[in-house]
Amino acid sequence: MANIRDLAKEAGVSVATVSRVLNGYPYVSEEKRKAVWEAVEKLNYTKNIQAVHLAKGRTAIVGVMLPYIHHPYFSAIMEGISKEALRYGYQLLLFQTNYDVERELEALERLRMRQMDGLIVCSHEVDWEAFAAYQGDGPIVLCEHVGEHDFFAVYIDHYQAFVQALRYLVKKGHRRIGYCIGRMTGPNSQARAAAYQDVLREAGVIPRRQWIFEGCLFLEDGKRVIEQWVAMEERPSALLVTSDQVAAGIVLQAQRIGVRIPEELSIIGFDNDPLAELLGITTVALPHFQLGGKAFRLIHHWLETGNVTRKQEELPARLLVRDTA
Amino acid sequence: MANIRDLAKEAGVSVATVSRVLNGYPYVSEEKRKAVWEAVEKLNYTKNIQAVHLAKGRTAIVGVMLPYIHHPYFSAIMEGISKEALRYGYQLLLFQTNYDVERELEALERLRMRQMDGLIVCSHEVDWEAFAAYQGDGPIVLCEHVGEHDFFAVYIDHYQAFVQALRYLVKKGHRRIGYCIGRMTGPNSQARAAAYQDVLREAGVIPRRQWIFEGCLFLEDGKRVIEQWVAMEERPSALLVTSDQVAAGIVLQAQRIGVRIPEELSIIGFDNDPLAELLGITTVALPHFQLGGKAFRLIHHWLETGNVTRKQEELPARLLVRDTA
DNA sequence: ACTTGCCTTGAAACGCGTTTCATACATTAT
DNA sequence: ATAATGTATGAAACGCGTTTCAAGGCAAGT
Repeated sequence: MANIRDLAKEAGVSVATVSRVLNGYPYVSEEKRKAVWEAVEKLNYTKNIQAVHLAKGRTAIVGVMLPYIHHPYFSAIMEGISKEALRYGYQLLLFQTNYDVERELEALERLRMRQMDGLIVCSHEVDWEAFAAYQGDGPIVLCEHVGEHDFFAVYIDHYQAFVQALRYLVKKGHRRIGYCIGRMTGPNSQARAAAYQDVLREAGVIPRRQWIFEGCLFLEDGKRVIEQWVAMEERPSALLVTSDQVAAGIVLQAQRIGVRIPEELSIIGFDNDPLAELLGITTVALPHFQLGGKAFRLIHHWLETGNVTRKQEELPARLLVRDTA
Repeated sequence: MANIRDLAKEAGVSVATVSRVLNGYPYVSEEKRKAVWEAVEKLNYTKNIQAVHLAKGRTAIVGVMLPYIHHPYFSAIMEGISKEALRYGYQLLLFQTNYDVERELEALERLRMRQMDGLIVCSHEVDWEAFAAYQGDGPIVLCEHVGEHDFFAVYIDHYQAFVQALRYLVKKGHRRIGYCIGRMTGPNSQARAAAYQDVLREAGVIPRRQWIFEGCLFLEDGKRVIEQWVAMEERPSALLVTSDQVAAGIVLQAQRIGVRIPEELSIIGFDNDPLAELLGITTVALPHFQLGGKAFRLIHHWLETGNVTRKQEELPARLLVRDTA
C-alpha cells in the first residue's frame, strides 16, 4: 500500500504539499496539485484513516450504548442517531450491552481509549458514579432522565408521561391499576415507579406490588402478562404498559383467549408504535426518533464547538386515546 | 494524557519493556513489571487505541452495512452479529445506507481506508462490480444469496423458500397468487421473482405484474396492500408476503375492514416474527439471528486465520403452517 | 529603493504503541 | 572450561498523516 511519502516522491514534492492537496488546502500551485493527483491515481493511493485518527486526535466516531438493538424502542432511537450522524459525516460504533455492567464499562473504557469522540447512552444499568468517572474522557450524552445528576441528556419526562396516563385512568374510574415494565432499575423506570406511587396515593388507592409486571420488553412478554392476569385472584382493571410491543402482545392474546378489552381490562401502551395504531391501542406517543436525532446533535455540537448551551433537553409525550382505554 | 514514554520514564525502564508489561509478554522481571504497573496507576494511563490500530495495522472492528436498522429483519441479523462480535472482542461499526448507493460505496471506501478489518453486508443496492473492486481491501461477507458471483456469503436460499411456499399454495388450489416484496432489485428479490415465475409457469398460470406489491417493508405497508387489494378488479386469492411485519399489517387491517383470511385471501408471511406466531400467521421461518452469527464467525475466522474453508453457507427455511394459509 | 504582506514549499516534529534487533548476563549442556 | 540456550532489556525503526515553523519568491504600498 502506497503511503503519503511514496506519493511525495512520485509527484516530486514534499509530504506537506501532498497533505495540503489531499485535504484541499490553499497555497499550492496548480502544477503541483495536478502532479499529486496524478500520483494518487498512479499509485492507487488511499488514506490510512487510522493514521489520520492518530494524527488528528479525533475519529469522527460516536459510540452508542444500548442493551439490545433488536427492539423497536432502541432501534428507533438508533435510527434517529444514525440519520444525523450521516448528515454530519460521523460513524457509529455500536455497544450492545444486554444491561451487563461489564459491557457498559467496556464502552466507557473505549471512550477513554479514544476509540470514539463521544458516547450516546440509550439506557444503562451501571451506576452514576461510573459515568462521572469517565466524564473527563469525552462527551457523554444520555437518552434517559438524569434527575439531579449532572449529566448531559435528552429525554422524555417519564414521570409526567406516567402521571398523565395514570390520571386518565383514574378519571375513567379505575382504582385497580397496575403496570408492566422492562426492569425495575434505571432512571426511566424509577421515575415511573415514583409516578405510580404518587398518583395512586393521590387517588387514595394502595399500590400493589403484584400488579407490577417486570421483564416486559417484547411482544411475547405481553402474552405472558395476560396469562398471568387471568390467573390472578385480584385483577387490576387497567394496565399501563411501557412498550407498545408488549401492549400489542396483551391485546392480541386477550383477543385469542376471550378477555374483552377494554371492558375487562384497559390497556395504555407507550411509544406509539405503528402496531399500536393498527390495533387501536391507546398509547402515550414518545418521540424516539427525534430523541436519537437530538442526542446526536447535542453531542455533535459539543464536539465541534467545545461548549453546549443546554445541558438537558426534554421532549414531550402525549396521550393518544384510542380503543383500549 | 500520559503516554507510554512518560510511563517508561516514570518506571525507569524502556518503552519496549512498558509495552511488554502492558501486553503481558514474558521476559520481564517481576520488579520492573511492578514498577510499570505502579507508573500506570500513578499517571492514570490508558492506551490510545488509535495508536494501537496504526501500529498493528488492524482494528478489531467489523463494519455492518444495512439499509435500515429499524426493521426487525435487519435488527435480528444485527443482534446475531453483535452477539458473536462481543464474544470475540470485536467492535461493530454501523453503516446505515437506506439503499443509497453513495452510502454503500462510502462503507466500502472505509474498508479500503482500513477503518475496519472486514465488512458484513446485510443487503445492498450497489452492483457486484463495486464489491469486486474492493475485494482486495479486506474480507467482505454477504448475508444474501450471491448466486454465480464469487463472494463469501451466508444466506438463506430464498429461491427454494419461495418455491416451497408457492407450491404449498398451488397444492391448496390457489391459482391467483401474488406477492409483496420490499424492492425489486437485490439478489434475494431476484431469486424470489425467479421462483415466482417458475412455479407459476409450472402450474400453468400466468403471473401478473399487478399482483406484485412493491415497497413492502413495514407494518403500515401491509395496511396499504390490503386496501389496494380491496380496490382491485381481479384479486389474487393468496399472497406471499416477504416480511411478517407486512403480513401482520395485512391480517390486522383485513380484520378491521372485514376481509376474511384465509377464506377470501390466504397469507403466507416470512421470518417467523413473534408477531406472526401471536397472530397465527402461516409463515416461512428464517433464521436471521443465526445468519448474523454465522456471518460474523465466517469473517472472524477469515481474519484470524487468513483462509476460509467454505466460501458459502446456506441456512434452511421452513414453512410453518398456521391459520392464514 | 525599501518595507509589508501574501503565496509556495519543504524539513522536521508530532501523535503513540509495537516490533525488531542487538546486547548483556545467567544457566545448562557437552 | 567452553559452547549453546534462555532470560532480560533498551535503542531505534516503524506505521502514516498532520501540523508547525522557517524560508524564499514576488507583488503591492510608501
